[in-house]
Amino acid sequence: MTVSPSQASASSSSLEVTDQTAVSGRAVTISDVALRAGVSESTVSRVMTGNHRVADATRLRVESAVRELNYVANAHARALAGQRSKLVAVLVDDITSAFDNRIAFGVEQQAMAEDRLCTISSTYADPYRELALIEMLREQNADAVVLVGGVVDDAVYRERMARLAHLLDAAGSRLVLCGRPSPGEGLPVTVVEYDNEGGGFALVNHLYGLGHERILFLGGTPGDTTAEARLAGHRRASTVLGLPDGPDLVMLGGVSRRFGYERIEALLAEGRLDFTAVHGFDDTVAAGALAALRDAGISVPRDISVVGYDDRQIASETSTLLTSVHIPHVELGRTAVRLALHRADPIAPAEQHVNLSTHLVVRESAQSIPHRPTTG
Amino acid sequence: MTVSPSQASASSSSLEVTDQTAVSGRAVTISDVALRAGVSESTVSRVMTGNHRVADATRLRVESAVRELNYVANAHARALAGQRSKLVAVLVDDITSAFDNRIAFGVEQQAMAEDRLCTISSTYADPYRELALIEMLREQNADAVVLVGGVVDDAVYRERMARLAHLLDAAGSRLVLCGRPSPGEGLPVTVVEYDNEGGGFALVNHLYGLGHERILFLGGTPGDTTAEARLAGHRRASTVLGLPDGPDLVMLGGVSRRFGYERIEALLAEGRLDFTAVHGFDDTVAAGALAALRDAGISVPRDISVVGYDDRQIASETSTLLTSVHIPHVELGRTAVRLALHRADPIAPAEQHVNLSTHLVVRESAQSIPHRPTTG
DNA sequence: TTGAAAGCGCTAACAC
DNA sequence: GTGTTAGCGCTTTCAA
Repeated sequence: MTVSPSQASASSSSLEVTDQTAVSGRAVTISDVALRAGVSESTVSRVMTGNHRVADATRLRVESAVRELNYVANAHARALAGQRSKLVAVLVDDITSAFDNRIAFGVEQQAMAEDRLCTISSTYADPYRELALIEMLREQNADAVVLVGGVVDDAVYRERMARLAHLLDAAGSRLVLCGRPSPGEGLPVTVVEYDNEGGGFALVNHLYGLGHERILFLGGTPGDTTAEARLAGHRRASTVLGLPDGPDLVMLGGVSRRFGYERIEALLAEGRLDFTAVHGFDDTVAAGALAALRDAGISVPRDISVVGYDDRQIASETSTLLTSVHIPHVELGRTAVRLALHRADPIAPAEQHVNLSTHLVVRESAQSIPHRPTTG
Repeated sequence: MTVSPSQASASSSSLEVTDQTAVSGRAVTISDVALRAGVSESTVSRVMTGNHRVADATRLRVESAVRELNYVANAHARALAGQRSKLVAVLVDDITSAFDNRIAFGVEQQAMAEDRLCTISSTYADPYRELALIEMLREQNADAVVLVGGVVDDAVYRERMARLAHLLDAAGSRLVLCGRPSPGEGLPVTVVEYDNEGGGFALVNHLYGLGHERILFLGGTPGDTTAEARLAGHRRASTVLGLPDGPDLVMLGGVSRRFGYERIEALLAEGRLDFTAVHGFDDTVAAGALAALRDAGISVPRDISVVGYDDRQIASETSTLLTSVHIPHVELGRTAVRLALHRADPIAPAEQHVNLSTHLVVRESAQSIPHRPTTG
């Protein structure tokens, strides 16, 4: 069994305080180790990388020198001399969002499993900031750069991604798009999506099975691929099942709890309660809707059913537990890294594409309707 | 005005698709740029770093060559040749926790402002994982390594941190402890704390002002510095104000919503409702307590008051808005980076120490008690 | 199995 | 102002 250098040093250096560490200032280098072990630098290098045969006795001498000096290889020198950089990067809109940080968590887990360092950065959905970050990552020769989250899929997006893909490819990095669409065929890019369309379909189908026919789709950013896909699933189900569909049953425009609350509040104020179920864009919007209904004295799920999307923590903490669609966030992140790092031929710029499935999680917030709510 | 290289390249390379990028494979190097601009590598280097005078005409030639070739400096070569690494790292227990990711967010913001890349990693409070990560960061010559979150402050902790401080110092990195105590005097370490003791005091004082005397402290990990400090503030206030205090009014043992819920549920089942207010270790525990009381038909704040700590998102989303203590999470993260990067003398291993203040945020969940709740 | 030597891409004296 | 030269710490041929 070969063991990577940092694994070796991590496990060999115990947590006890037993150092003969170098004094503050100049760091310990490979030549210090070579000197102490009485071998050449090449031999130390061979022991550290573990990719060459070294006599057992020699190896042991080197290993103790490493331990005694607290030596770690300089990652920059190593990267410069041709090795890869051991760095995986993930760019999210906002690390404090639950959606983003679950995916980042998966990326980080897999990066760690593959003995890579992981950098997580927020772009605030600002293309200039995104580009600035990618420049830095290009400088670092990151192994993989994972971009997370829905986008508006237009020509500008496709061209920007195509350009990034080539730029990163030239620097030896792999671009991974996670939860966003492929920018086109034949690019050196890895795409990991999850099934928004299918989830949207499943929710409507579930509500239909409970007897609902007029279902309000609430929330989402117009044009955003995530919102569009969930809505597309909603619409396909409506068509297949013969449910009414129309502009009055679709309200896009926001993704916040507040948006959900205020829209429902407004509808109630206008007396436009001509639906029996709310299909929230995500759990956050659904939670807002839930609160608005509760505050108006309308019982969920007795009078109105509500469903969400994401299966976030919040779905199991609302007063009425939320029926939702589970997204395999962590698995998305892990898959992104796994695919990017293990391409059949790391040189050939082949495209990779997977679409992870989602599934319905039935809780309390959607039930059959024994009677229509009293609206007036 | 001098502009750093990555700022320069970020702003100069537009978002349009106008590349004559190198083909997949060998990356563009400084000598390619030098060749194209008809100057020496040194001159290109001077333009890139901006720390030497270069004739305007020459600079312009170099800049266009850079743009045309999509050149970015290799960070490893640069770091190796003596520059710092432009990398700031933050290690948290769990990036999906709201507490951790708010602080990480601050670290990231400040790192970006200082033109540094930021890596965020989770340790799951595992010392071995922490050490393994620090080894990797040592390899990377990170400018700063920020450790976040409460710990058990014992001899083992102090020795471990002292060792890390020296190890990182020797590699030219700065260790920053954020929200955890100093491991001792004279170490090359930066400590950024926030006032847990004061916050604990303020909450009890606030409840006292509302007429509460028997206040239950609920939640927290025994031995953890964060829990100990909040409890210490609670106790100091009790002493100063002459309130009852005793083992039956302190229940440590968990930090989850579930813990808060189940303990209150159990107390109710046993009929031990001999307090008028619950001082939650944090908002999560308080939210659990709130839910348990609500489910038992006890009104908050009419019958019982509840307060939390952290001023997390959840505090303003519970059915009864939570009175809490605001922690300046983002500011903590920013301060950590700012201090670490701007030491008076980056060579001298002086200790730095600040303690950011917290403040009370009064919402609805604590009110005066007109009457005792009916327990039987 | 080991050592010597070249070079990765860049910066920083040092000359001119 | 600009070019030349010598490394930074490591890996990796190529010999021995």
